[in-house]
Amino acid sequence: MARAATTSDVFNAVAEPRRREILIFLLDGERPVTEIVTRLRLEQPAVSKHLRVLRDVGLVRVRRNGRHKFYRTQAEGIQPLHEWASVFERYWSRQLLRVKERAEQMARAANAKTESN
Amino acid sequence: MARAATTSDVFNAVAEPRRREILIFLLDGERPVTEIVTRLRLEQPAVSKHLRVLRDVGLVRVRRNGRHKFYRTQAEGIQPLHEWASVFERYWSRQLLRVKERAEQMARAANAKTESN
DNA sequence: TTGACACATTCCCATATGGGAATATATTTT
DNA sequence: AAAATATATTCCCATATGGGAATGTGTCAA
Repeated sequence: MARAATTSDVFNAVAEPRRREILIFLLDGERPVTEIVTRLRLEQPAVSKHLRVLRDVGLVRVRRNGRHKFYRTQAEGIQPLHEWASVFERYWSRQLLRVKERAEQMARAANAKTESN
Repeated sequence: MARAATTSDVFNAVAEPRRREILIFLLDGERPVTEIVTRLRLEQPAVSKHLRVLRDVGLVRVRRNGRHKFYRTQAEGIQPLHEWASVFERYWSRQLLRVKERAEQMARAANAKTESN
């Protein structure tokens, strides 16, 4: 078995850096493909392919207007990713707390020593 | 150019479902490789390979004890992913707000109509 | 020293990739 | 209808993958 398809889920779709750029770019409002091409300095076919992947996993929406197609980010699609990452949050904050407490304890110890001198 | 290496960043490392399982499993404390193998029902070489990728991107730490190696999740490594996903949060909550407001407005309208009858 | 055990690495393979070039499709303009 | 514009798809290719099987390496026990 090879690697999972980029369209298999949000995690795989977002693994590609260009697609992450596109998602950020399309976050504030819909944009035609041409604009993505010029702003992100990618080839048009490349952009279309990335948009295809993003569409397949529900991370962008399209609206057609004449010969233009306006894409925009479907932010809700990122939720599974965010929720999964959130599970780890309490663990790293717990770690940060430990580091902080240790630092404070060392500070107190240093203080006490200074005062006793 | 082919797809980016799984070790190129956290996004790529976490694109693989088995690796996500391993990270969750190793979140509550260090475990020897054998335990990962039996609990997640994977072949031992597969687990070692996944752990290698996770180590390379700083998502797990190892401690050796005799012939055992104890792995545990390095939760901080998920931060970049979490922060990136957080950018989208306000957008989908904004969308949810719109949906909610529309629902309430419709409810009020339905109410008014009922009262006028 | 010789096994036995715990892990890691290597080799092979089917598969999916992303880029580039070329081509196809849809729509508007002339 | 023909040309132009906007976007999508197809084909080719170098590359990385994840699984399986086999093998390598390090450590402990007899």
